[in-house]
Amino acid sequence: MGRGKVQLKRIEDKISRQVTFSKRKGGLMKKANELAVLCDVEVALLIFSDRGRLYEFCSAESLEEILERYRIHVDEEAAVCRRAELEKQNLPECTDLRTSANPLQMIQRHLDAQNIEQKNITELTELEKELDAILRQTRYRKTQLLMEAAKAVQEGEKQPRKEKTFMEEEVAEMSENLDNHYNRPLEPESNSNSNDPPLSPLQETLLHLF
Amino acid sequence: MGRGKVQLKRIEDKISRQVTFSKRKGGLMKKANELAVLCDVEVALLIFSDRGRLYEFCSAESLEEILERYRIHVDEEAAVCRRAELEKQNLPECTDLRTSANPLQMIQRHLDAQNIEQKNITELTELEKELDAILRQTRYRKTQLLMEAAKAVQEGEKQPRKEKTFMEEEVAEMSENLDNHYNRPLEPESNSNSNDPPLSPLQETLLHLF
DNA sequence: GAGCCTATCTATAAATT
DNA sequence: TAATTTATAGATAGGCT
Repeated sequence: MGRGKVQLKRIEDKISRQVTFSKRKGGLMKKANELAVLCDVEVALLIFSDRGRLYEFCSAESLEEILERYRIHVDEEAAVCRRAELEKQNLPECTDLRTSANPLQMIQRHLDAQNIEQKNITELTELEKELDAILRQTRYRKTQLLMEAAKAVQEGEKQPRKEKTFMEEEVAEMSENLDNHYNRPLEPESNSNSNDPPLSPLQETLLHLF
Repeated sequence: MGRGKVQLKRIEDKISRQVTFSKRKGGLMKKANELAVLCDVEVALLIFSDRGRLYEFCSAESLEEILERYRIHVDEEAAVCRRAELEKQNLPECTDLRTSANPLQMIQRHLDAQNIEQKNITELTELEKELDAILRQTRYRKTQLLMEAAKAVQEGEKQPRKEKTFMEEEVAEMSENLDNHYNRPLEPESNSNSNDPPLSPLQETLLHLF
């Protein structure tokens, strides 16, 4: 586009590379937003500039939401072949962690084993997979609890006043932490769906969770 | 573009929404690749179609690589305010997990505590953060080990032949697992940098790791 | 659905202020 | 250094196969 045909290779001139980056980044984010809106799909876009600065766009409430969806997607595809793989290797302790009653027991086995510094690559890979699964379950459980708390608060459930207040405080606190965690400043052209109706703080909290 | 000006809202006709999705998805991925190449930056793009199918582009060796970079970026920004937050709440057990000598000890405390089902939201949030940090450390340690193994294999280190063979096997096995894990089929238009010089299996393994 | 066509709209490279 | 302008390359909507 523009005055000359573009060669698909790194722009060597630093200035024009920077200018092109700025322009095309804006264009790409605009297009990503258009795709999301026109076709009603979920889009996430991450860009790290050469100086390590992060620019992001996402069509959902939070990028974490889409990344978690991605992770679940990958998990589901990997789960079958992973389990087959491990059964082939005759490792009977491999169970579906997502349905396990007590995830902390999953870690216990590894605590009984040697220090992490002495583990080999295969063992570390197993540890990694289990930790990842447990982490996801922890997040899921947290969501459930927050949902319950939210429901209780909104419905004015008949419970001791003191307990109810505690839940409200906890939810509000979560909201603050999450804001710090996820809502980093975006580029001006980030198209952050500012025409949506405003959400209640509670809705916001729940939607931002993952 | 095209025969009529486009309105930025969901295309109601299902057929043309699908057609537009297919066309624009290709266009967006092409532009993402152009931005990455021209400006020498890292780009990741995730799209979930309305039927839940995943399409992805990334400029790096693997999407996981960029997602891990994102996670580290978020962590670094959150770390300071998180530690301040926790100190404010007078929780002395909060230390920098990334420099801790033995990450398994981090989990031990939580094992001594109640079952995960009985934890409250705040406790679960703490558990989540620690698991996340431990997971990252596990991955880091695994990378280190792989690097060592790779170096040993490539330099033909003077060590018992048996041990060396074991390492080679382990690295090759990792490579297989990672291929299953990460290299899902992409769209034909995914621009997967096919003009790069081929990597050795070992390089491939290391680059795919995260 | 996947391609091809082409009129038209958009993005943007280079120039300019 | 950033905003604005302009000429042109590129993307794509709608039609057709």
